[in-house]
Amino acid sequence: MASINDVAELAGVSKATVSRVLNKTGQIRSTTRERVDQAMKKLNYRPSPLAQSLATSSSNTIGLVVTTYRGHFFSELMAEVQESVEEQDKFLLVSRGKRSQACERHAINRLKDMFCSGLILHSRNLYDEELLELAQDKTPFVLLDREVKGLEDRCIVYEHTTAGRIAVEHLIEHGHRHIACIAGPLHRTTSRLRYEGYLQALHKHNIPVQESMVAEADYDRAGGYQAMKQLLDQHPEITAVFSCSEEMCVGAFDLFRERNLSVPNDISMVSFDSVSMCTILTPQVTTVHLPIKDMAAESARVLLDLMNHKANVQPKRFLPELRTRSSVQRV
Amino acid sequence: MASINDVAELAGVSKATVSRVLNKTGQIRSTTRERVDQAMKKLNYRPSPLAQSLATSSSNTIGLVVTTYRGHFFSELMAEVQESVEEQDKFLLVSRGKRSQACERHAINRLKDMFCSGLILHSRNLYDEELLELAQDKTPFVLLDREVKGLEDRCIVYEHTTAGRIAVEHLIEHGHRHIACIAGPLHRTTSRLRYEGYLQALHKHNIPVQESMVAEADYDRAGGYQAMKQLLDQHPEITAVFSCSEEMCVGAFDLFRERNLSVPNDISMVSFDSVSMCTILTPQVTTVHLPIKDMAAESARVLLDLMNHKANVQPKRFLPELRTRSSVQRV
DNA sequence: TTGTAGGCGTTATCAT
DNA sequence: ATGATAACGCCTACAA
Repeated sequence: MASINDVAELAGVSKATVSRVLNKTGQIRSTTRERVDQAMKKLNYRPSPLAQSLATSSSNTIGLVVTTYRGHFFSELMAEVQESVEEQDKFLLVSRGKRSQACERHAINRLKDMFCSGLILHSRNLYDEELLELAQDKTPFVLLDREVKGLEDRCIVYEHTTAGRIAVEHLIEHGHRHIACIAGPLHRTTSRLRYEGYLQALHKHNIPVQESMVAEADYDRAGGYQAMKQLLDQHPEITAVFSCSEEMCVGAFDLFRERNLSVPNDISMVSFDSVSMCTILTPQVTTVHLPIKDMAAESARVLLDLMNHKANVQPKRFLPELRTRSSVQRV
Repeated sequence: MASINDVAELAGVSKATVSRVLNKTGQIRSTTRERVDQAMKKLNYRPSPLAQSLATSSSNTIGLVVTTYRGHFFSELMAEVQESVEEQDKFLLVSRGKRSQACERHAINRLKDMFCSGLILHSRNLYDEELLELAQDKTPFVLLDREVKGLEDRCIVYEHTTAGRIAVEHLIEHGHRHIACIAGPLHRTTSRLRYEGYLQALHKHNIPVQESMVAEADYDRAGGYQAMKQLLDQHPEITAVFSCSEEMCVGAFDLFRERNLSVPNDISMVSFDSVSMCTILTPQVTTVHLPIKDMAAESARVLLDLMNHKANVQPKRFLPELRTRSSVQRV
């Protein structure tokens, strides 16, 4: 790879001059600029982003940390962020934090050490305190789908609890009393919030809560299938189910198919969704929608504003929305 | 951020020594090592990967370039690569090439310039020659789902044409003669190959090919819906459809639902798939499977072998496999 | 308008 | 066993 020295030599100037034409800084005679440009072209020169970053403690790169690549949810998230970031001529680097604190920290540090000029974090494992600490550094960041007090201007939040409540109340309004819940891993905040919504709805309508009407699964199809099986075996009286993710909903339907159970005749269903997977099912299922695309776009917007030191970047709060389809029947 | 100098100073040694304990190179008195370790801990020192790369022209990073983040296909691909790469304690950086040559080249160059020690490319836009040229550089890379002659040892290939042929022959064997094709963008190689398979099957069985029985779409759900509509409006005699992607298949089903058409009674369907989206549909649809997970894992394996200069890394060739389900009826 | 030189945080080669 | 010191490729005062 040709370096700035090679270019300087070929053009018969100093590397300072080359650097100047590269960064369009200072005044340069047009004839020299010409010569330098020629040389760069001839040598197929590309400045080393590494050296540049090292020298300037900066880069035109933005980092995105997700918890997993798996699932349609994250594709949408990444795609949207990429597009937003691209518009600003920034380069997006994405990395994964996995399910452990250590990995998440590692990914973030790595990106910071590469002088990413901003970070978008879908962080699930780091504690609030660590995030608060991170906010002391100069690298700006936003938190996607997470609420940390003290960092309100960097949090893109969605009201999971409200969402859960709305979903379950919809079922209740249709006369259901035996409502099961397929929950995500309850040690995760968002899962727990959705579950809280379920509880709130039941309480509000004086329906007793039974712990065995709740089954935890890992947000995936297989888990949804297992959870549904367990639920149904234990509680044949169930008339409705609230699923906390679309994949789990698909899994539940796998069981319905197997047992020849009909939705909504035998059982009603409301599910969370964010990428319309629930509309592939037959019948299409009623959902509370989590607008991941919009949230991703908003996170990019907020980050960019933060980076440009715009004042008052108040992130928008995202509210749940019920999308009524054909999976709920009055009982 | 504390630098190696700070550590050296605090420990009362030279930075050369710090570097040595960092890289476990050379001999160091255990007491000094101790002091250095203490200092590093105390300062919360992290070596700068940038400076390291600049100094060594290397890094423990692997780059992955995909054409888009959108779609379940790519999630699986990325997730799988991440896991394979992680096992080798490498850090994975992923970037996107978009749909233009320029973007793809940009992403690759960027990653190369960051001294990624290896690259996995899902390249669709670069010409063979450019790839051949790229192979001259020292950064090793593999090509995922692409075949370039001269680079056989770096290509993870899938037989798209065979796959298409198998799918369509399955339909033919069930008595179908009026078989439509929902194709991907035909300027893209893999789309074209699948389409070739369709043609081969028809020719082989002496079924005349009608151009208007083929509709192009952009591999997505909306496109599949539109294509199916156009096809059906123009050719009511169609009894079977071959879809070149699962998303498009879902789109076709959207139309079926709208028109109250029943699969497989009114129409039979065979589709490509790679992430089992076709099993969410009712009825579950028969598919030719593209094992993207396995291919991704294989690409990581081959790359790692390449990087370790293992001889004879002959990549495995992936063959299509028909997964019979309930969407095809004898006519 | 252009060149010189020091610095960014490492590694690596010589010395000692 | 450890310390100087010159790279690595670039930027940026400061000089000229």
